Amino acid sequence: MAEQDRFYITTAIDYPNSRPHIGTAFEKIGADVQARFRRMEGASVHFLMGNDENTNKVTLRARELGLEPKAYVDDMARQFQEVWAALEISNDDFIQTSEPRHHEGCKKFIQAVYDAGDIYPGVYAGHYCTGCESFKTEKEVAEAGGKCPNHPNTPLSWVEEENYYFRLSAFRDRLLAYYAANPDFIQPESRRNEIVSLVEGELKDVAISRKGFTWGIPVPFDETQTIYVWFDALLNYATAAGYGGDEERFARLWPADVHVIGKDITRFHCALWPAMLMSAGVALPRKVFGHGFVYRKNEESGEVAKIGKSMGNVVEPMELIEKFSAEAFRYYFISQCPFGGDGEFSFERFADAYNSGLANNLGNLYSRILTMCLKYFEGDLGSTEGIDLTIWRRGLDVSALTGELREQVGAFDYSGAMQRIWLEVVDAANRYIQETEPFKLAKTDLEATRVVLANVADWMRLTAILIKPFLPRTAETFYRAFDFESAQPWDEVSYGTAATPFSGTSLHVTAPIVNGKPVPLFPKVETR
RNA sequence: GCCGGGGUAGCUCAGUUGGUCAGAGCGGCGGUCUCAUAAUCCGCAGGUCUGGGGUUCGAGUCCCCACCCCGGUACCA
Repeated sequence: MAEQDRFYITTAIDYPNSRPHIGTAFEKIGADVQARFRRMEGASVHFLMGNDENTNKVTLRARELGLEPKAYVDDMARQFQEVWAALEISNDDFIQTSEPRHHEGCKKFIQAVYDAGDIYPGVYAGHYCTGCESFKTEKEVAEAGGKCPNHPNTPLSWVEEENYYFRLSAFRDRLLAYYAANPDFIQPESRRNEIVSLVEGELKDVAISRKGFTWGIPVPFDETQTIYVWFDALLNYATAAGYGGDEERFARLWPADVHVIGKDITRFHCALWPAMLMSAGVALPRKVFGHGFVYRKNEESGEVAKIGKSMGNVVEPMELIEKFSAEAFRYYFISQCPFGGDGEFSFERFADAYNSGLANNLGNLYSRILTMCLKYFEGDLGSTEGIDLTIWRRGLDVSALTGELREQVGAFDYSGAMQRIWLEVVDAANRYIQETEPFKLAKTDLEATRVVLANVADWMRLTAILIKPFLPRTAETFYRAFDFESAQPWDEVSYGTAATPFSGTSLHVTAPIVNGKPVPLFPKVETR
């Protein structure tokens, strides 16, 4: 396979301490859109997600529930994947870091770094909480007022322990050179600036192992230690691709084209991770995209806050999926929350966006078009011969538009792309119908009506293709509303050829019809 | 403290190198149509572009000062 045809994309792996909330889902959807888009562009996409299980919190939580750690993480992994499946996330693989393939790869990797001379024994000192059985960061302790945030009644102790350090400081110049040579490595720009100035400052070596744990990955050159979470967590991208187990697969997939992560962990991905790879002699990923966060806006107080268990403002994806739909969920976060920046969620905003964007525009348009086709032509528009299917576009240059949308989507500007599709394409169809008035034409000139409806049918084809990466279900429903597949299979559509009108010889309504009417795609909801 | 990003219509935000840049969407108000999910379409927003000073023929758009908000400031996936 040609190098430019493959595309390996990953998301951050999640702590299975609690079920995923809408913020976690935001990241997966953002990565999923990219994966779906690249597939449409003809790339052989490999899309990885997973859970980060080698943390001490897992053992504590499992103990609370009376479970073995492995049984606990397996059950959580199942729950996470249920949510991802419900959201139509199209990942090809899901790694649990408790899996043997990950353990083996990690051991091989850390040994390689050790052999390269970048690991040395040292002493780690910090605030230790016996409740958590782990060290607390200065920041955590400071924010909790000198206590452990999870165990405020358990006094912290200052503990020093012997463990292993990674010589991160030695990679400063090489990292800066890499950033300079690859200006797009860190996206968006603001994140890049942060990292560059951070690394330009001072890089300290980091402790990469802990003593006295049984859950986790043993350090191969010192079995009394386990590999510390980040070092191990970052490696999932490589081990899932076959590092240390399936070298043929690894050679085929690596390096990753983009790591999609939260802005809070860009440092690990942009400094520590590349340094680790340099040390082990493994190629570096091509890009790291640090997306923004979704904040929760309280309907009553209007206050905006970070989403978290301790805030008591967690919203689970399933709640919205059941109340609306998975497509509605995707629509909201993709169109209303700029991926590179932060977004805001409230039930009110969600419902407003749903009603205006999906029910009143896209969904209603679907209904009115199909109804007219059924009413005036019994669903059979007949031959398309001699009909210009681009009349509806008028001033709209679809080729130019799709070209620009490709740029936007490829650069993760989803909300911008969605806005353009709605403003320039969806609105154009409503206006076209309004101006040509096929519902009046049908009384006097059936042939003219047929031309108009064939045009809006082709609008439906185009729209289906444009929204395919974002709203895969709706897109397919649109495409299958008419027999567009007679000209081009759904699996083969792309932005590159979307501007070319339907090339089939006839058009028929093939959408599901109940009681003589099309099924409403997005039933309107009451807001207050 | 230091570094970085911001403060534009009720809300969410666009506004390239200074001169139709005072805009879009949503909400609201008025009107139209009837194919449609009381949807669509058309018209209406007169906001000191946070405040003050400066550069300029001319500044949300550049400079300075002030106030406010948000990130980062390393062992927080």
